[in-house]
Amino acid sequence: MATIAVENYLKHVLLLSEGADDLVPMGELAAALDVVPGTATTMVKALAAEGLVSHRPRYGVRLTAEGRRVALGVLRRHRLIETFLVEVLKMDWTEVHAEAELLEHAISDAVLDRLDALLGHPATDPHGDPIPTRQGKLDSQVYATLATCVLAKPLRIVRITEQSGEFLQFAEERGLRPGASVRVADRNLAAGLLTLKMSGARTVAVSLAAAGSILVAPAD
Amino acid sequence: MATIAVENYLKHVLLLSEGADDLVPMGELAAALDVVPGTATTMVKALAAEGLVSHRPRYGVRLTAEGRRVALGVLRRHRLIETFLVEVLKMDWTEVHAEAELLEHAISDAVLDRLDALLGHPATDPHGDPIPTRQGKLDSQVYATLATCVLAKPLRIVRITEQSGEFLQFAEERGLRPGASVRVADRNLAAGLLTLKMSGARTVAVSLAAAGSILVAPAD
DNA sequence: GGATTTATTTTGACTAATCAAAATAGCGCC
DNA sequence: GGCGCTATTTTGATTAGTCAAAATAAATCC
Ligand SMILES: [Mn+2]
Ligand SMILES: [Mn+2]
Ligand SMILES: [Mn+2]
Ligand SMILES: [Mn+2]
Repeated sequence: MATIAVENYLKHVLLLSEGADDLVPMGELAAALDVVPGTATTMVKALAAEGLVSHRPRYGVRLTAEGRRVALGVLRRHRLIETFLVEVLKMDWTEVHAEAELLEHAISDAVLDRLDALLGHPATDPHGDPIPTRQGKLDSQVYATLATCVLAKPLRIVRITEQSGEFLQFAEERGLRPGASVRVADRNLAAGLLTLKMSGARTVAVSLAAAGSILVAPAD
Repeated sequence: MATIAVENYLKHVLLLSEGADDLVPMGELAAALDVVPGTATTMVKALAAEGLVSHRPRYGVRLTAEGRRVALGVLRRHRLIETFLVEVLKMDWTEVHAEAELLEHAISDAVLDRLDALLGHPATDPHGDPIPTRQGKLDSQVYATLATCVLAKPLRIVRITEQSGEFLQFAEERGLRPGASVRVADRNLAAGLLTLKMSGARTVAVSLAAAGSILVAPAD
């Protein structure tokens, strides 16, 4: 059985290799897991011996097919649990990530299937993150971000990729949540600042960094 | 923070000291936790150093006030989770114990409070086991068992103390679940066998050992 | 009361996961 | 083409939890 630590390593390798299906550098993995780099190296070598990742020393890690299978399972649990906490227990979508971080390692397939059915087999979690299917399919649709999208056109927020509670509260207070309508009125690269128009003519200022973690699609 | 192992040790000391508030012998604790006796000794000495139990070497363990507080928290989580799994997710009451065994260590107070409210602050779990309150009160009402109660009188099953899935399925198949009506038609100590009359004149045979883990109250 | 049985404790060893700090290997730079 | 910066790996040590097997204490039995 995969231990909690193993599950966390695999999940983070998966998350860090999103988009760039390149090797994940050790330093990034260590930072994501909040361990020192040496610890990550040791662990990754063990995972490689188990056949869960392949390790190019000095360059980085990548999931094997088996490692990816395990990681997708963890991610599915994580995101279904977040959805449950918001939809059924009515918790705040800005605070459920930390809860799911622990529960994702404790919930069985039997319970997960019931949860999934109760929620009506949702495709995304409260942050707009796609939920892997039971068969291990993960929607990898690419969206523009507020940092890269066209100006002035009406858009819909589809996903917020940053997970930290403070960030999400900042976003929530400004109406920046999945499903919300938004328009980029101005984007000043030099100043690193964007001006957004929300529904109801509300004006909101966000940093370029923040804008990069807010994914949008054309409002149709 | 208490680790998962620490929480399990404390919870089992609590369960094994139910009724007899005597010392819990090491052997019993080790067996309940499925570890060798030496492991239990080592761990108990560490818990004693933390002030969570008091250890009389060669005689047994007892919870301190602080250890009891922690143990009651774990037990509350366990029993509320079982109730949730049955009431909300419609799982079988004979299989939820194993699920709760893991989840009890992963759920936060914030989530637990929501669950408790959703369930309407239940007093007992699906097995009839009392749920400790948030303030740490545990109902300790003493009931007769089918092994010790009066013969012939109409009774109501209030609680089944044995947790194993096989046992509970055996009970379920015979209608022996909390709330059910029952009468002890015959009890033969020498043969170790009881004959029960269930509602609808159904006759059921159970061993004396099984009868001892089925608690009853007069039907009123 | 001494020998035997049984429960408990001790000892020595192991695994998983981690950190601090020293060693090393790529890489860009002049 | 060597020098130094930076990321990574190695080394040595630590903590939590466990087991196997030897040692010991308590209870039991003539
Ligand atoms: Mn996690
Ligand atoms: Mn999410
Ligand atoms: Mn447990
Ligand atoms: Mn129960």
